[in-house]
Amino acid sequence: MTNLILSKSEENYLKSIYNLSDSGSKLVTTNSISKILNIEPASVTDMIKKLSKKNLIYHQKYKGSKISKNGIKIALQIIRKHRLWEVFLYEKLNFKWDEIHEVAEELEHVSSDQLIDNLDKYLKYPKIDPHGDPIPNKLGEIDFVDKISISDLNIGQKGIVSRIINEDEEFFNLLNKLKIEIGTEIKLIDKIEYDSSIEIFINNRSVIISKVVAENIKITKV
Amino acid sequence: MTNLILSKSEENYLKSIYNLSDSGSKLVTTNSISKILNIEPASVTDMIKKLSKKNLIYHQKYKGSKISKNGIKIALQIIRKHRLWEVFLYEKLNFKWDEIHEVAEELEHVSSDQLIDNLDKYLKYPKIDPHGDPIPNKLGEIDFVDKISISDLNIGQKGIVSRIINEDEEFFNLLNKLKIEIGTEIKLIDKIEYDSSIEIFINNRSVIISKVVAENIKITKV
DNA sequence: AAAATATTTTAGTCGTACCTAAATTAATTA
DNA sequence: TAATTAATTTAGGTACGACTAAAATATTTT
Ligand SMILES: [Mn+2]
Ligand SMILES: [Mn+2]
Ligand SMILES: [Mn+2]
Ligand SMILES: [Mn+2]
Repeated sequence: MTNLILSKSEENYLKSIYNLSDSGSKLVTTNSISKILNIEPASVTDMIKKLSKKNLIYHQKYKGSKISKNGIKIALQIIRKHRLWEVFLYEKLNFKWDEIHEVAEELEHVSSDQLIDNLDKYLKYPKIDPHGDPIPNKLGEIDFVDKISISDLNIGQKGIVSRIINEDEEFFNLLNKLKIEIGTEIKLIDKIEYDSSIEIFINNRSVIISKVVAENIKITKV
Repeated sequence: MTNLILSKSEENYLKSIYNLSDSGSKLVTTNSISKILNIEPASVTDMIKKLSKKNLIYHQKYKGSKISKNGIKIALQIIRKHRLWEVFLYEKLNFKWDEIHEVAEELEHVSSDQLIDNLDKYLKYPKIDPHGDPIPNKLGEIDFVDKISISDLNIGQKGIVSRIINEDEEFFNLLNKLKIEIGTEIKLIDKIEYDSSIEIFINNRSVIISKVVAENIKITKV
C-alpha cells in the first residue's frame, strides 16, 4: 500500500495538501492548493482525481479534499526528507537560513531509503530543522509542540524562540541584527497599545518589535 | 549560451553522448545511445533533434552525432556533480562502493551552483571519485590520466590501481576479498598463456586473477 | 552489383502535467 | 428568495518524452 512510486508533482501536491490540512484534520479547498503551488485550479482538479484514485486523498466534488491515513504517511516522509536536507545544507554546507528551502524542495524528491536514513544518522538524528520545524522520524512520528506568539505571553513571562515563520532574506537580516535565533530566550516586558508593537528583553537588552515581526516568531513557554 | 536550463532527460542524454564520444572526439551513433540509456532508437532520434536545435550536439542524418564545445562544457558539469555526490555518499554516508552510482544518478540533476560548490569545499576538493574517475573542477577542467590494463604491464613491473570499471556488487565483493582498492600497488608476476589469466603480487602475497577481472581493473604505472 | 541485413528516421500514439475558456455548483449579497 | 459573485469542474489543447510500426538509408554479404 505504501510502496507506490509517486512523481515529483504528486509529491509536491501531497505535501501541500498535508500542510494545508492542519495535520490531516481539515478539508482542503482546490483554490488553496492552487494558490500555494501556483498552478491553475483546473489543473489542481486533475491532480486531485489522480491522488483520489490512488487513495491518498478523499475528494467530494465541489466540497474539498481530505488527506488519507496513507497520504499523511507519505507526506510525512517527504517532509522528513525536506527538513533533513535543510539541516544538512545549513550545518554542513554553510547555507544561510533563507537559502535552504529552495534547494531542499528539489532534494526531497530523490528517493532512496538508504540515502535518507544514513543522512539522518550522519546529522545525529536532529529533532528540528533550521526554521524550528520538527522532523518526523523514520516511522513518521513527529513531535507536535504547542507554539504560541510572543504577544500571547503575559507581561513578565519568558519563552524560547522555537519557530520562524517568514523565510525571506530581509526577515533573516532583521533577526540577525536583533540576535534572535531558534533557542533564544525572550521575556515580554510590555505591550504597546498604540500600534500593537511589543517590548521584549533579549540578550540582556530590551527592544521593541512591530506586530508583524512578533507574529512571525513563535515561542514555547518556559 | 551556457545558461540554458535542461531537463533531466536532456542532461542524461548529453552526459551519455559525452561518455560515448571519447572526450568529445568521436561520432556517436544513435544505436549506442539507445543501448546505454535503454531507450528506443526512435526516441533517441527525437532527442537528438532537440539537442541539435540547442547547439549542444551536431547531427548528420544517418551518420551520427558529435557533441559541441558547449555540450562538452555542460556534460562536464553534470559529471562533476555526479562524482562529487558519489564521494559524499561513499565518504560521509558510508555507502558501499557499488551502491553510490544509482543515487548519484538522481542527485546530479539537482541544479544549484551554490550547492555543488559548497559540497566540493566540504569534501575538500576531491580529485577523483570512489571508482577512480577524475572530477572536473568548477571550470570544467579535468585531469586525464593515462590508464592501462594490468595485462599491459611487463613481468616484474609495478602499477597503482586507479580505476575500477565494473560496478557490480559481485565484482565489489571479489575486490574486497582480494583487498584490491584504488591506490593498491600491484606487481605483475606472470602471464599465464593457457587461459590468459594473470599472476599478480598484492598485499604481500601472490594471487591469480582471470582475464575478465584484469580487464576491469585499470592501473597507472609507477 | 544485387540482395540481404542493420541502422536510422518518420509517422502516428500515449500518459503526464500543465494551460485557457466555458459550464456547473456553491456561497454571498441585495 | 432571486441575483450576483466566487469556487470548482469539464472540455479541449499543448509540450515533453516515451512507445510501436513502417519507411528510408547505409552496410555487409553473397
Ligand atoms: Mn518539492
Ligand atoms: Mn524548514
Ligand atoms: Mn542521471
Ligand atoms: Mn563514479
